[in-house]
Amino acid sequence: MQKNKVIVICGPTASGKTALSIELAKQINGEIVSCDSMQIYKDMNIGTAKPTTEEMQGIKHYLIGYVSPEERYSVADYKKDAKRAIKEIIEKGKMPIVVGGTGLYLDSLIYEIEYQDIKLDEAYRNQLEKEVQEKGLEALYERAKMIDPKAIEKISATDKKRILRILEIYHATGKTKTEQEIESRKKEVEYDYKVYALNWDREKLYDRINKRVDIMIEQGLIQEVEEILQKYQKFPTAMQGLGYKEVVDYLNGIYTKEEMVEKIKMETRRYAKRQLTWFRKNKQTIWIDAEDTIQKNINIILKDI
RNA sequence: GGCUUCAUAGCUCAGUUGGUAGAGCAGAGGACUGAAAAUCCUCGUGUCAGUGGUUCGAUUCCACUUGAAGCCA
Repeated sequence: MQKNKVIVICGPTASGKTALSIELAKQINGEIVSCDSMQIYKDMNIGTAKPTTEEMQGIKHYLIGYVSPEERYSVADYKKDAKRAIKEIIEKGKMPIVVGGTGLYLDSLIYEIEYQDIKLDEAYRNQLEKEVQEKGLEALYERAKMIDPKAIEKISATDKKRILRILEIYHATGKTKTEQEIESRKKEVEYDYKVYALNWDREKLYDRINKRVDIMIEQGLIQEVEEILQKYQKFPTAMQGLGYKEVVDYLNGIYTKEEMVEKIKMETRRYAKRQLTWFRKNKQTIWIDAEDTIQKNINIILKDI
């Protein structure tokens, strides 16, 4: 049996994914599944550049603004939610279009990575964090090396996040990260993903990013952050969002307004660069020139479906 | 107009008691399996402002030129 096709449009931030995907959806009777680790949150609109209702032009979007910023969300949640959305769209007889810039989330779909049904052990993570404070990261690095020498080969001794993760996986499952990763890729990929990435001349992309940050400030990003801080008490992951943490620092008097704006622009440019590195790794990705017209790029995609 | 100081990487600046130079930031490349807009790794040749002089050798010393800042008229 032939697999159902799923269109994927990825690319760095500010590359024009939204406009292209909505126009494509209109032409092929599609619906959109967002692939963005920050647009999932409620009330975080300006800073995440969520498409507005007007921009959506009646095209249904899934996985946008449906999680409270107080909740912890991860790639495992995303995989589950996205698969459900894709299935729903196909059952309606429409074409699913996955759109976004979060490479880790995207890989969970296109490589059909399976995550065990376990929850993050908050207490254990806190304990590990405490140990880092007391004994230093070195000690945990050595312990992780004993447990999973192969996984440790791939990371640096200063990469705290990944060192802790090796320990957490072992603690929760009794398996090593290496074993876990082998098991996670046993399942056959369910859909025929057609992956397109938008490409820009670097200077032009950076220019777009800088301008977009200015627009976000004009649209009231600072006020949006103030409102979120009032409405919610804790932010296990949401406050990692670009533009949010910097505004918080500004509100706390760490930066002047100008410094904050420059910082957001710089960090967003770096983020775009990391996204490009990520997307370049996947050799089946078809790169399309974002400087061409939307219709020209849609025609390229239409040839494949 | 006179005097003083400065001119070195995209930016801010070290430095070379004369043997053609190095930090921070910016930037580039990469990694990435439950925080990922996160986290982490690697990468520094540039007419040392210009022209001439001294010297085996000048970015370094000297003169002049240009530009910038300050002080005095």
